[in-house]
Amino acid sequence: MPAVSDCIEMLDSETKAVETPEDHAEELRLWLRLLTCTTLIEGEVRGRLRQRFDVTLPRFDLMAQLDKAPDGMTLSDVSKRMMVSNGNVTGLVERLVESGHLDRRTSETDRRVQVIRLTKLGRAEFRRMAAEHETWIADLFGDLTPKDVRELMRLLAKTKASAQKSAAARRP
Amino acid sequence: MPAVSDCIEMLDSETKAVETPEDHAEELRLWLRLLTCTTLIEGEVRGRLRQRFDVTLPRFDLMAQLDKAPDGMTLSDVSKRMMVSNGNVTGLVERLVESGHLDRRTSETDRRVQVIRLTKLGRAEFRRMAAEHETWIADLFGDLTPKDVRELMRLLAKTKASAQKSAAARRP
DNA sequence: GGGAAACATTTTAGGCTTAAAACAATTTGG
DNA sequence: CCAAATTGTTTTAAGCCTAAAATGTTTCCC
Repeated sequence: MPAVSDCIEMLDSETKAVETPEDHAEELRLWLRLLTCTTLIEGEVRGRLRQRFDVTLPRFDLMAQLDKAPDGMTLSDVSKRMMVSNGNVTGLVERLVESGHLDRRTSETDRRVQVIRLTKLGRAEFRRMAAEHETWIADLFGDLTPKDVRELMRLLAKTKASAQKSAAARRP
Repeated sequence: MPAVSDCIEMLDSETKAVETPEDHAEELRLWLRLLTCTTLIEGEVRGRLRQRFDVTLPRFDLMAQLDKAPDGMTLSDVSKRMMVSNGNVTGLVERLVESGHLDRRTSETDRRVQVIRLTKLGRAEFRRMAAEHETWIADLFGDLTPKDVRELMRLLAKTKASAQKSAAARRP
């Protein structure tokens, strides 16, 4: 685990002992701020979805994935895209099939695989919600200039790449 | 709710009808990217905390709040700081008192209020975890330059303010 | 062909989370 | 003073979420 050793200043050949551990307070603050922003916005969106459409955020997110895939997706695909566990998806899908928003069938070519799609009802309801959802997001980010948005996109892309690299280094 | 009407171009007095709805795809993409970054890092931290210290992320977060408050905090304070529901904190505290990490007592001046503190054990364990946690964060954000970090801090501060304003406008 | 490995999903056990209702204590404004 | 509003916490019901084990299916490869 290289992170721990990186945390100590290099030895200065013969003369000097170990330096004080490096200060990572800035990164820590950045992480907390990132988390705050996400939690804030997520909570707001969750509340509006519930009040306005009586739907939960995870259900909305799952339908959003399926809306982009007219031919359906496998549960694994959904799980990877949503970055949640497999078992989580199983439960979500169960409830959405129950409520008539999703259609689920076993793949004809591979009987391990379950393919899910939005039903007509599911798609219609999702589109209705998504249109309003988009205005909420626009409003929540409303004080950012187009330049701010571009710059944030760039820096978050870099952040994502950095985190993925660091995460991958731990699981080879 | 001003967001919905803002989504439509203003009427051009007599001559023109309603324009096409504004395109907020950029903000939507930004939101998804923000969410991806947070989920990615959060999942990584959660897994490392569990593997390395057999502790859950919410427990770590709660202890982190208390570590900054030597005189303890009320449950409400914790709830606000962590941006989670009151009932959630009740349960978390229950388990952490049970495991000996937290001390909880009723305020002497206001019998509604519960004040919680880290125990000696709780503080010691938290400090040990926090030191390592900081290196994980530094590693996850490792590819960002100091300038990137500053710039992200600035833009996320702006984002937070924007979202808070938008959220406040909905609940007066 | 057939056993081992890989894969997709479900199940299990436990914990987290929320919104809303209920309860208890304090503060406020007539 | 005292009823009403407010505040702090807990309870409730339902759903979300994870990690790990279990199950069923397919692929690999000898």
